[in-house]
Amino acid sequence: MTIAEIALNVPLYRNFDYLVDEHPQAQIGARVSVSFSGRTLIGIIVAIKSHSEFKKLKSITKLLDSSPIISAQLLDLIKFSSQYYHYPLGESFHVALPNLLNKGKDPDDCAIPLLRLTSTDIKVTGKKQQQLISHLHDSGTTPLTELKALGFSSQTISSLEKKALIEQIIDYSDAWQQSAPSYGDKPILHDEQAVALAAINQTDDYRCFLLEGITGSGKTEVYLQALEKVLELGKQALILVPEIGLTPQTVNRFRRRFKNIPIMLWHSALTDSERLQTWRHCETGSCAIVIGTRSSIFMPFKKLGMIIVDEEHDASFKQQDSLRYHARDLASYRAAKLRIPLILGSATPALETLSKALQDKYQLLTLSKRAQTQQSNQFMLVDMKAQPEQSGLAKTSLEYIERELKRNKQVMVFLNRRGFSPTLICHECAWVSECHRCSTSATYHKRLHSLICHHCGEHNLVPPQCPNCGSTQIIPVGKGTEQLEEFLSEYFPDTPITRIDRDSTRKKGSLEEALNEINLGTSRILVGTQMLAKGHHFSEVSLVVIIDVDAGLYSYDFRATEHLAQLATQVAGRAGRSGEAGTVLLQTHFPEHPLLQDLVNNGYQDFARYALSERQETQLPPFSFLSVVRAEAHNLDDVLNFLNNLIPVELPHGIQLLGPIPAPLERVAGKYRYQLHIQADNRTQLHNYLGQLVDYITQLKVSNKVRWNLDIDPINLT
DNA sequence: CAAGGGTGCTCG
DNA sequence: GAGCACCCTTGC
Repeated sequence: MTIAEIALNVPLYRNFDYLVDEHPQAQIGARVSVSFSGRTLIGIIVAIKSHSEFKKLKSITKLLDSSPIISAQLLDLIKFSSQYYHYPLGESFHVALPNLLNKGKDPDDCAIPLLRLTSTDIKVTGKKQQQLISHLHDSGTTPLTELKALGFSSQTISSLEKKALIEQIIDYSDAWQQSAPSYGDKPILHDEQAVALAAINQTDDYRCFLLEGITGSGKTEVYLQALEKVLELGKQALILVPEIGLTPQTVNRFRRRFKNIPIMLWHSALTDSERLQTWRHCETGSCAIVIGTRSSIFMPFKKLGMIIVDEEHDASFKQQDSLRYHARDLASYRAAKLRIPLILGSATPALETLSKALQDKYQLLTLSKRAQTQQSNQFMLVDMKAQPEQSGLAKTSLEYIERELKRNKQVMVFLNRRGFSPTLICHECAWVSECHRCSTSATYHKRLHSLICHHCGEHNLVPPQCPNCGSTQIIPVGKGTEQLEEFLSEYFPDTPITRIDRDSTRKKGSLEEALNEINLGTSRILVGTQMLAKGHHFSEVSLVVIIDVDAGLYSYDFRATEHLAQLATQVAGRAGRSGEAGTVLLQTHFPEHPLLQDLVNNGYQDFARYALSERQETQLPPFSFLSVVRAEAHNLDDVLNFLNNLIPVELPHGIQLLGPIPAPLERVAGKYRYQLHIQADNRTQLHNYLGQLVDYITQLKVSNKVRWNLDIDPINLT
């Protein structure tokens, strides 16, 4: 009797056995449809065996794949993720696989053609047609859907096709491996880059490199040249980038360099069929390089030769719901299993990563020089104590801004809070604009004349009078970007200002428009939230003001200082790119704070090493291992009851429990949120304990009254 | 007494 | 997560 063990997308920490019966060709890694408690589900065969503990087994209804759709390699990665993050295997598959595969679709049913030029020397008259030709010339073979997303119409495409100047192909061959790669123009590496490249090229086994390089030091060039060897061996590469990092500039740089090499993208804007298509190209080996966000760590490469994680410190690599994986950490598992090199690149490495590099578990490669000779930016602390301030800006900062504007430079003002003010209060009776459903105040948006809760989204018009005492004196307290913009436009009436935050860029294309204004120089002052910090280069910005540094200094989250230092350094990296050094002002009430002093005087590299020594003293991660059980429910007692139930009478040795403690926002959208911190000295110990804990939770009755989740290696404690 | 709704159990 | 049995309420 042959039995298949099947992982199903249900929230249960076990698999289910079915009889193979009339489907003897069933193999591990194939999809099946089965009847499961009265409905039909699609599952994945994870084992074939001859015996089951269960007596009355049902049979597989249908075998969907005659050969495995999931390779042993990918299966292993997903199994590992499921175990490491203590998430059910069937649900882990559901996260890792493209939607259409989860739905049982035949992968070959939805092929998307690629377009390529039929010859290298083509001239046409039409403007749009010429654009398409030169795009294909620069970028090489490109999927049809990607061209349409770039604004090329079906008409443009079909008329060129009729003239036989371009052609559509559906090609799953790995022909690119046969022809020698042709490289576009490539610069000569400076000495540090050359050292880094040599170290990477020396490896033909698993090895993790931390490429610690300041902004502008040429990390991307090292990636590009490191990829040459991989491609020459006919192997594929995965480049993981933060959500915001997948800009056309980045992609074009890779495409220009590797002209006859198929490069595909993976990000949240793809349609279901584009996803499946890219997945298939990876699996067949017809795609050589994937540039993708977090979830591309689960791509089914046929012959993966290298993984690169760019901006490895970026929080978007950590999934914040369902399977709470960290793509960087899974990348290191995958690379180790495949015995291939992994490159982690960042100007501001995460302390976890840096710590491993300093312990020689990772090889540290440093790029300290800027590729084009530029000077480093200058950090300066602005002491806010006893200093006049207007809308959050110190007098000193205003003087600096004025000076730079007179020099005809651009200025960037950074404040991580949108809206006009985070709170409205009544001047007479101290009524506060609290959100009814969350333990926070609703933010005042002046232009919309609204009170909006940034946590649950509730939206109300500003009351004409105080709801409590009827007074008309309702005043804004605290600052947001909207207020900052208003103040600056009054203070510098002749200076055009652009604000960039989620509110100002809600409309499609408005972010591009704003960025364009800045790059054309029309706009002189940029006001914005952390949207400004990532990905965009502003060459004429010579001054950056960071308004509120203090929130990051004394936070309940022990990682807050690290994130502040990363953010400040990344924001600073946006300035002074045209050759001249920029100035970065940090406004603070604590200019003597040792971590700030270190960051300002010695830079992130030094700060990070100092912050690590502090973590060691306090035995916080990476010097201990952390996980969080979170629980939420409308009824507070249910939440507390659940979490208190998880605290054992006697704790195993080496495990510490803290809680139940309220989440930083105790109530969001009407639900109470509490958490339990579980810390251990040793990873194996922690995982054994969590395994038992999950068993216990699933048997516990009160578990049904709350929504709970387990976060391994959490990166924020909210 | 049938329809409607809430609860808890189980899924191979 | 979802179907289903079970039980209780409700309305006539």
